[in-house]
Amino acid sequence: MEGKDNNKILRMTNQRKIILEELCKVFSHPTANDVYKMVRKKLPRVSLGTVYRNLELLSSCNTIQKLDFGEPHKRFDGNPEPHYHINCTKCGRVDDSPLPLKPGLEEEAELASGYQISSHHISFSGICPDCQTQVAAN
Amino acid sequence: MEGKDNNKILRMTNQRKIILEELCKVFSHPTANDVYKMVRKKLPRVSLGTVYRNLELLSSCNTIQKLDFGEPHKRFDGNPEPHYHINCTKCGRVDDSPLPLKPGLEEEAELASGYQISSHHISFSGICPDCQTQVAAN
DNA sequence: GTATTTGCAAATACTTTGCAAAACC
DNA sequence: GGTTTTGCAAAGTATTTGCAAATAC
Repeated sequence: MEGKDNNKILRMTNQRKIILEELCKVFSHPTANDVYKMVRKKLPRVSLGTVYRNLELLSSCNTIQKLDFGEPHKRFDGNPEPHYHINCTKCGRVDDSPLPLKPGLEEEAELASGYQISSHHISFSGICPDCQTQVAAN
Repeated sequence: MEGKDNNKILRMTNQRKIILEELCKVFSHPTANDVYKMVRKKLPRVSLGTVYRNLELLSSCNTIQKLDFGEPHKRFDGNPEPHYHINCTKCGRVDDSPLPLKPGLEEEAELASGYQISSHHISFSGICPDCQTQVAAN
């Protein structure tokens, strides 16, 4: 369930480097296919399979994060630090939530549940500032 | 993004009733395929497509909840009330979190982000009590 | 030199959909 | 009776995988 194959030596190939660079440049939490399109501008012959394999590998060694918002596709975040997210139900956009982490929640949940908690995540849904002004304009 | 086709009249078919009954009986947050297996014991000729269609329909009118834990398949919860979840990284089991709701978080996030927040969810990951004793036994 | 990584294409896993027949109100 | 729903099978979408050639260290 956590990182696997951590014993395998990771080589820094050009593909892997550019996938990581491109992902870290943006704050839009792109899907694998979005990353593929970004990387193809630098490496036209890269394959979608390579992008998937590298995003998976990089997230399993905690260099990036794999996110899930109930959409059919996963999203990726170049920032490996835990933080919360917020997504717009109108346009689908995903932003970082400016809320600070609530580490106390884990202790509270651990006591109440008997689980040994290792992580938690909070996601908010709502309407983003841009979509709010659009609705007002209609 | 929210319930759709709310104008359509919903008929209470035998299939729909049994799907809902079976889902409400359990607290295991089953996948569509799990529900299919449960329902087939009562209705051997039911189809997987019907199960998917009804789970989708019932969740879009907030009779049940559709959940997502980053696994390749969605899970369903017969309890439509908002509550948090906790999942075991060893055995994959999903439980309700006994933590009370934190409605203050939404206001905090709304002020900080400029989003008009409509909902939030917290999920915890860790090792469940059963798996903890198993690890100790090894 | 040798193990990892790549590109390609085929396979997989889960879910959705088209359609004619059946069921509901 | 007219619309919704079903079972079936086929299609769709996102992702993963097998393999021989290429690459990194």
